[in-house]
Amino acid sequence: MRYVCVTSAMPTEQELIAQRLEKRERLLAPDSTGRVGDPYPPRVTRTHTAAAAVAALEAAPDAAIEAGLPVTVVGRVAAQRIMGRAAFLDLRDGSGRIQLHFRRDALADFANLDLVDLGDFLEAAGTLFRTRTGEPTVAVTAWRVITKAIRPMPDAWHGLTDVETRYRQRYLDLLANQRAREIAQQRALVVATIRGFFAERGFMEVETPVLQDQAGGAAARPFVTHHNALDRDLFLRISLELHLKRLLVGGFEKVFEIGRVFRNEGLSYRHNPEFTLLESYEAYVDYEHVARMVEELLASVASAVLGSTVIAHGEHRVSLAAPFARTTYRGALIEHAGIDYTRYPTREALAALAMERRVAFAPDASWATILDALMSEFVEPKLIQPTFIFDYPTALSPLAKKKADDPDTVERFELFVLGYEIANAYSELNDPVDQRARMEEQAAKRAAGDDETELVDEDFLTALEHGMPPAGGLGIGIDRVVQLITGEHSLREVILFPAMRERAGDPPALPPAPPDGPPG
RNA sequence: GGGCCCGUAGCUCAACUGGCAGAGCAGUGGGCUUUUAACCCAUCGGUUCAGGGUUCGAGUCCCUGCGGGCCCA
Repeated sequence: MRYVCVTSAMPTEQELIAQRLEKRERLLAPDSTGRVGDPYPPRVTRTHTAAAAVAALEAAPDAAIEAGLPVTVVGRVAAQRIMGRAAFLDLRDGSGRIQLHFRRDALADFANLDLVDLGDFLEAAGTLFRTRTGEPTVAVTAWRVITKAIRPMPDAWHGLTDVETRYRQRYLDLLANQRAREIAQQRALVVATIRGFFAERGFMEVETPVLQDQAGGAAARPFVTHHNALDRDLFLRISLELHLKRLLVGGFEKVFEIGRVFRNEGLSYRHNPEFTLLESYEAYVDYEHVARMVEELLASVASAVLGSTVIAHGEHRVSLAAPFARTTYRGALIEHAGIDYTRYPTREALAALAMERRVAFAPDASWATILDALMSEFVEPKLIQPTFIFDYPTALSPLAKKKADDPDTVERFELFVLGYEIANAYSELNDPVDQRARMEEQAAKRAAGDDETELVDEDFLTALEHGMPPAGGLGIGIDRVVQLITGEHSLREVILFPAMRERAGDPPALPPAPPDGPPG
């Protein structure tokens, strides 16, 4: 006997597993008629989903039901109500639920129901009828186990509420909680709608490298990895920007990418080290054009997913109907904090102001970083309804084009909703001389200790030197949009498998396999 | 990075001011042929997150660590 033979009841988790393993063995053994059941068959039969079976019963005239409507359904056992000579099981599949009715006088293998546990998958053939209480039911004439589960399921009634288990074992969350399934489906719909939106406007979807010689396009620390054959360190991308712009140089006029980027920062309900970024670039338009597109995009996503452009978020009702409110970076700081940053042009002056206003910043923070801290403190939390902030300081935006009449300001906007940054867009900088100067300025800051700056990317500069058309570019954090659309407070709720700290896993259910494995 | 809170059976939760670790579901055995959170009887199940300390006695109090949540930065 390979497993502990369990004759007495000993339901610790290990013992519940041992009981189920024993049932698996018994299913594998020849039955009284000499047949051998395989609890993991390679092929199954299904004529109806649960929902289709219910629909078929509802659509059928009484005479047809009387004559017998044959169906074969498959799914997972969600509930068992076993009486002496009859049993009701609820079977759940991707479409819904259907009830199965087993009768001892109709089934030679009725006793094998003893080998079925909650969570097992069954195939059941029979005819449709309604019970006294009107429940659509399959009167089972033949059935078998098609997957034996050897670990117990979460409580069918109370479900699974432990947040940590919900994140670490999301499959259990999805099984137990309707809301978890809804969020995943809404996320899929958000992404599909965005793809459709860009496709409809003639954008081409592309894929650019995740592994890069140097990670640029954003202010963030990258992950480092190693290429063995080249014996060289590579970086995981932190944005999509610099490669998508190369495609504009190459002649494509409208491109976008939806891809995972990686930023080496902490874990929290607002940050996941990998997240999904959308970036789009369109030649021959400016950031004003992009702003109008963003309005249309968010409104169409909300309409597609929710059927409305109004979203309930706690006490707030957010309207994503265009047009969104507009202000400027300088104007917003003046309005919400009474600070005109142009009057604090040096790091020392701005640092003094920040200290006076009790805004924290790192000792080695640059002028731009301190300004950003003031913005985060005084302005961003107030931007509940969608609000565009236009015209950022050049020092904060090394990849954006300067305003013609003001070299200290760039043609850039960010969109804020519920205090969160949702979108970031520029009239893209395409002057290779200016771009080189701005990257060198960033590199100098890095040399001074700031490790969240752009690098001088010679390969990218070479591309720009060949000529990139004037263009409007956009970045949108997809996870944030999903959060906004679903009304979820935590990023971890909208990411199926959020990053978690290491923790000891479940002990294995089985001992290690013996050395005589299956033939290769 | 800082503050607060949480960690008890497979799941959901109790356990007063420090005094024998409990219940429901799931499991096991029995009864029950239209139930549906099926029901009835019986029964099994614990490294109370880990380690240390205080105490006659710790799930409970103290310290450290691990993991998670919330708030702040």
